[in-house]
Amino acid sequence: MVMELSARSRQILEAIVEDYIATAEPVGSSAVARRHAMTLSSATVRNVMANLEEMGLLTSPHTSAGRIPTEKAYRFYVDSLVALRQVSRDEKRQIVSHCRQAGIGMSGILKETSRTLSQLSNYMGIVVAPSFTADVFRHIEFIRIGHCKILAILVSSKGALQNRLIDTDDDYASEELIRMGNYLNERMQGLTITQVRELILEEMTSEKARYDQLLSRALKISEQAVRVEGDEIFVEGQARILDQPEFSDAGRMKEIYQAFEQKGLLVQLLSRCMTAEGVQIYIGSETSLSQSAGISLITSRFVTSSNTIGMLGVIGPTRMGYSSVIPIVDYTARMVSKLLSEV
Amino acid sequence: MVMELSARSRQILEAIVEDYIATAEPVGSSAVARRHAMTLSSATVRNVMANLEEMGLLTSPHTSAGRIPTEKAYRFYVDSLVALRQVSRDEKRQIVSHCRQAGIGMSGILKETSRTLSQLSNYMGIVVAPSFTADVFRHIEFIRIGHCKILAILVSSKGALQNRLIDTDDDYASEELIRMGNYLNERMQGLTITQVRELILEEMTSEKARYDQLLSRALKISEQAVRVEGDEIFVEGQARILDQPEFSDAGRMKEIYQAFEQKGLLVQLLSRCMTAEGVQIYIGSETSLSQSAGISLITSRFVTSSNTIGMLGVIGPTRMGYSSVIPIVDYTARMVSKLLSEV
DNA sequence: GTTAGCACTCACATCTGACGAGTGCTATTT
DNA sequence: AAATAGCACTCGTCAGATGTGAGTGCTAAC
Repeated sequence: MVMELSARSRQILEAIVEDYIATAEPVGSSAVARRHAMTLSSATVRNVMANLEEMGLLTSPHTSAGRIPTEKAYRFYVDSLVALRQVSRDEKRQIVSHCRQAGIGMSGILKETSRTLSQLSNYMGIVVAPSFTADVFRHIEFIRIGHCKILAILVSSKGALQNRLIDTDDDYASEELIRMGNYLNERMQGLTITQVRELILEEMTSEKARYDQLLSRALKISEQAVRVEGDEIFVEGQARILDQPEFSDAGRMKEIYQAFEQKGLLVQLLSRCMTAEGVQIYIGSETSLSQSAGISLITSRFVTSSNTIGMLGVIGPTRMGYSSVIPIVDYTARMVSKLLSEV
Repeated sequence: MVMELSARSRQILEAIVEDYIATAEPVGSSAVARRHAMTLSSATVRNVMANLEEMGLLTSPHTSAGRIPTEKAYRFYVDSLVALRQVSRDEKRQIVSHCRQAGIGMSGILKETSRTLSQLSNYMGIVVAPSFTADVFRHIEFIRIGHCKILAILVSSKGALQNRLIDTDDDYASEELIRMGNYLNERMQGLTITQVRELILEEMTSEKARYDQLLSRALKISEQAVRVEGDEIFVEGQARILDQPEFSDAGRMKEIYQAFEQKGLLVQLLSRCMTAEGVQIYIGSETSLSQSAGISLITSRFVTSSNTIGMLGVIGPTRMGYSSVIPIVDYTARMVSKLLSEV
């Protein structure tokens, strides 16, 4: 939406948003005039503020209080006003060193990342590990590694792989396993992992499988191999939400916590952002969390060496320090991508 | 501690504890007399209550309020008064069916269990997956499964195993891997997994490893193989804490959440309970959580098919529904043990 | 030993009025 | 015409005053 606002109005709006972000108190006309050393009197500011209110950018909680920004105002602020801070040397150091100290496993790195995000932003850090259920199936292989023990290796078209140790009831000969692999590799070409799984489940109940013992056993093992564990998701710093004065009352908070306990909800929320590159910002109702009143979300995606995509970001109040959090999220996403592609 | 209390005093104490658990309000003498249909007047009850207060079992928040039980009273209640409820048919059904629907992986089962615990108790459910770092090392084996890809299988004396796929810089021949395995199996006999890891790290920096390239490479791979991921811990139902009126103020709650965010703290807390069998109960300061004011913990341990031990339980306010939660925790631990030993 | 009665305490809710931050309007200045 | 000073008005907040009632401890009677 294009806003035609005079330079002065924009400046005042910016001042109000930033003041409110800093203090969480409705800001009055004189505060703006004073704190921003403008050459304007409070009365003038008042007139401008009345305008802004009319345009839906400000509201007053009651007649004799200052004004607070609406979601629309935050949107406008983020889109055209905010002066992004640089990520400080120290913050960069923290991001990188925390990642490194986590050791190898991707889980470790991501977990540490969510903690870092939370620490640097003072809000809630969140990271969703890449999942490859949507990737296209490329190759599966079964390797016998002991009595009744099979290793299944599943490769996606993007090169991501998942391996799984399977205990079976019977012992399988290596040749049989190879035949099984060939069968699957032929049949499942071009499907996504999710589709492969569905197809296998379907065939397991089919007529043919009921009479073909070999097939039936093969399917049973394959099913285990393509079973994908639920999306890994790391949330850190939930307690920091309690620092925010707007959530200091118990009822509000409970809503929010309950919402977040459904991690599925978060995944859903974040996977929406997967498609776009760069930092994405969702303000208040834009998050489409039902209980979202007053919640904002800043995310960016990262990529792994195998080109799978994950999301990381920060959840905080609408009244969030956008100018510093946006660059942090951006930088962190870049660093995580870099780090994961090195592995 | 042996308490000599008349039957009447015990009855009254029980009534007070249960009333307080139900209402979270200080209970007065008349409430006891009325609600428990005793043949006593409130005045008599008052005398008894005065006694109980003297013995350190009750306190009054202020002169003209009812009385509330002290930790000591809860302890006494749990030890000798509480009438444990039966686990209802429906609850049993829920526990079992939730476990089963979670599918195979242990993680899945345990996660679902923590959720069930939370649902049934209406407090916070918590499960710590068994870790085998304390187990004794028995056997390690490296299998080459592809170019620069090795599968390491680590077996503990209790039969628990961990497998890990390792990407290496160089390609290793199968014979070399076998030699490496033999070397380790010989040297590490009788040590715990933790000790094995320490020994390997130590040797990596030793003189010998610096000049013996083969050894150095072997150690590097072994180190990855015995690296154990942090204890898995599942916490569910954190939001339910907010239901408890005693935590409805923001400051209290923040403390608690911050305490729980250090999952390490929880692990430490729970691993203390590992040694004893059966249901363990920690009331208030007995939990030795510094911020524990008003927190109680009911846990029990469970065992897997490989004899490793995990913990599960419920965290709630001291003012917890012991009579129903204790049996639930007990039953759940039994069921999880049974389920995991079937796998 | 039990109970009724009574004076006493104290948290809590409700009311009140003073205060002040902030507004909108209007008349005045630039 | 835009900016400002002045002023009356609104309304939330805070502090003190007051009443209410639940609950107690004590004493005297049963």
